[in-house]
Amino acid sequence: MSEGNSTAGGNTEGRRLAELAKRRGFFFQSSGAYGGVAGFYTYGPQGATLKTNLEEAWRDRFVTREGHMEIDAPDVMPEAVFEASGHLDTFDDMIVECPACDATHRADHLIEDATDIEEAESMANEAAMEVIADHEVGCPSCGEPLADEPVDNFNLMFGTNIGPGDAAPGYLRPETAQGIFVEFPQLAEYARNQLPFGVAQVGKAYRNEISPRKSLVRVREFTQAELEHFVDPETDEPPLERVADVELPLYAAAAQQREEGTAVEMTVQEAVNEGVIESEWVAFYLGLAAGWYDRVGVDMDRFRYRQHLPGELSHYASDCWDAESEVDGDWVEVTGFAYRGDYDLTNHAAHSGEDYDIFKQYDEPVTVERPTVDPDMSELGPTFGGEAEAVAEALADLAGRNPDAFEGNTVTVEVDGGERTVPVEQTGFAVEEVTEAGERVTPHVVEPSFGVGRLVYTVLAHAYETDVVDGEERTYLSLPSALAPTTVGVFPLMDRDGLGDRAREVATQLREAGLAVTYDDSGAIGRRYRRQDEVGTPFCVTVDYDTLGEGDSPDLAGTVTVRERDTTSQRRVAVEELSETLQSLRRGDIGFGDLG
RNA sequence: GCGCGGUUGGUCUAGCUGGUUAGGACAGUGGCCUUCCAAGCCACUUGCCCGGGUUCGAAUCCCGGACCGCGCACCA
Repeated sequence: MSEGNSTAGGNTEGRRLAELAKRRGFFFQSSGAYGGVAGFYTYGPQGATLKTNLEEAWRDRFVTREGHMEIDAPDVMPEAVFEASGHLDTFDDMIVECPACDATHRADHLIEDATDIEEAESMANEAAMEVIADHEVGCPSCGEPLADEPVDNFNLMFGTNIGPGDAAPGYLRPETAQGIFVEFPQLAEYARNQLPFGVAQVGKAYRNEISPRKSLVRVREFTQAELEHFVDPETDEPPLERVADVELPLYAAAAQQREEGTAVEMTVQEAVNEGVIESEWVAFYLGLAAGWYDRVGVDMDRFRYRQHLPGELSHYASDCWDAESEVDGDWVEVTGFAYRGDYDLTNHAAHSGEDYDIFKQYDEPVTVERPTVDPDMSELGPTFGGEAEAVAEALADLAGRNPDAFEGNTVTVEVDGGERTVPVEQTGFAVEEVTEAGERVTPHVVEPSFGVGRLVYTVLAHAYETDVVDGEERTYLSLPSALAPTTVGVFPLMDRDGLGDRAREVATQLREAGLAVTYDDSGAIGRRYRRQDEVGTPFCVTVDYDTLGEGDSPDLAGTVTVRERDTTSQRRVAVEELSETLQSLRRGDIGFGDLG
């Protein structure tokens, strides 16, 4: 395992996959002519189509069939967006370098370990340096004192400038989600202000990872397919009955802390009933997604849902589960399911000053008694001077929380840590009857966030099969028909006697019908089958002498051989029914065994 | 980012105690042959990661860089 090699993936599975991926055009490191760039991959002809097909399958399941909307926001967004989202702070690591051994460490982590300070990340760099010096913090690797070593910032976001000069800093988005949150006011309008509604986006995200690793698993530019499902936290409930009986392999936080290595199978309903999954919305999506993973070719025996440990949770999430697939003995996070609450919308509202909530109209207007204040500022002004405004606000706040406080002759509020007492008659306190047509609700958001590249990697790894056909070892990709880059290979048995011309006609006919077709007349027929096996083409069609009516079986005129990838078994199908039959096979409407 | 190991046609690899026309396998192209699973024959295309240095001479030794793998760190 420690032996080096020139291709990605250290273990057997990863190596063989990387080798096949490069040789057959699924994916390879980009800019290879210039030495390559770490963390950037190009999807070749097969891989780009596979990825597109996977995205299309995602769209079909999580957008179209759920009735959600899809948008396409820019990759570059201004700094203010990431100030609001928290990425400017939390994506920004405080690092300090050891003068002796050159190892880099998180300064905030060192401080938290050495002192009682809990949120060291929010410290200024200079303050962090002082703490390190005062507490004589040493390098965890070699023990060298780190006093006087500069504390620097490393931001995982790629920065750029919008327009000339550096007056308008922008960043490549580190997640596609913000493009949805930022545009929420517009999107709510398109949803006619009716909760719940979902907004999806498939697009690129960028993270300047310190150390990209493991092929497509950790890269600096990657595709996310994200759904932000906005719900009313008070009234909206997921349609749990649709997925109640779906079995989920759940690896809960408690089991991880007990160091039990395996997930436990239980249904969505059981997981909710037993409180294993806290959020019913998250539970719904775990159930919905489980069937989808299976359909796109994830080996469900090498799959689990793992709950985040308490210390692992993101700054915004209350409960989070990852879908993980096993490749080469490692678990790869392919999707994060998070209940983000109203964190994002609230922050964008606060930073932008725009409305990020929804007015929910009642069926019937309701009349409520509402305590109000109307302070007499001509009295409060002279009494409290510059604090008068703050006192007035505190009174309004108190009236809403505790109207009983206004029952005496005076009322006391706290301003700037000091108590201020005001005669009630100066507060203008009253209880008014107000008719309300509805209320404002800040939606909560449920977020399934899929890593498309990691799914492509998983699906390829799980589809990789070998067997023996006629004494020869064979490699094939057992990709689902709907995902395979090519649906059908068309061959003449040999390229002579008009077989090639007839085969080319068949290929054209299938292409016209909308199928992805590869035509191949090079080398022996077996070789051509193997070529298609290696890129996962589910079906091959061969034109032979019988097709032309020149073979031993005149009744087979006008028919071709259709051969199935995984079993290598063959059936005869009439040319005029061929495109229809292959379409049905691709959709899964019929199985290969259903053919005559 | 640190440490260790590595990088040879499209792919996998031999060579790496300095002097080879850099070898093989697979793949690919053209041709012959071939009536359904990588057959055979002929011919051909394609390579020492990049930049310095040492040397009469470097794929081979030294230095720097890029990239890959593993470990550590990192992974809101």
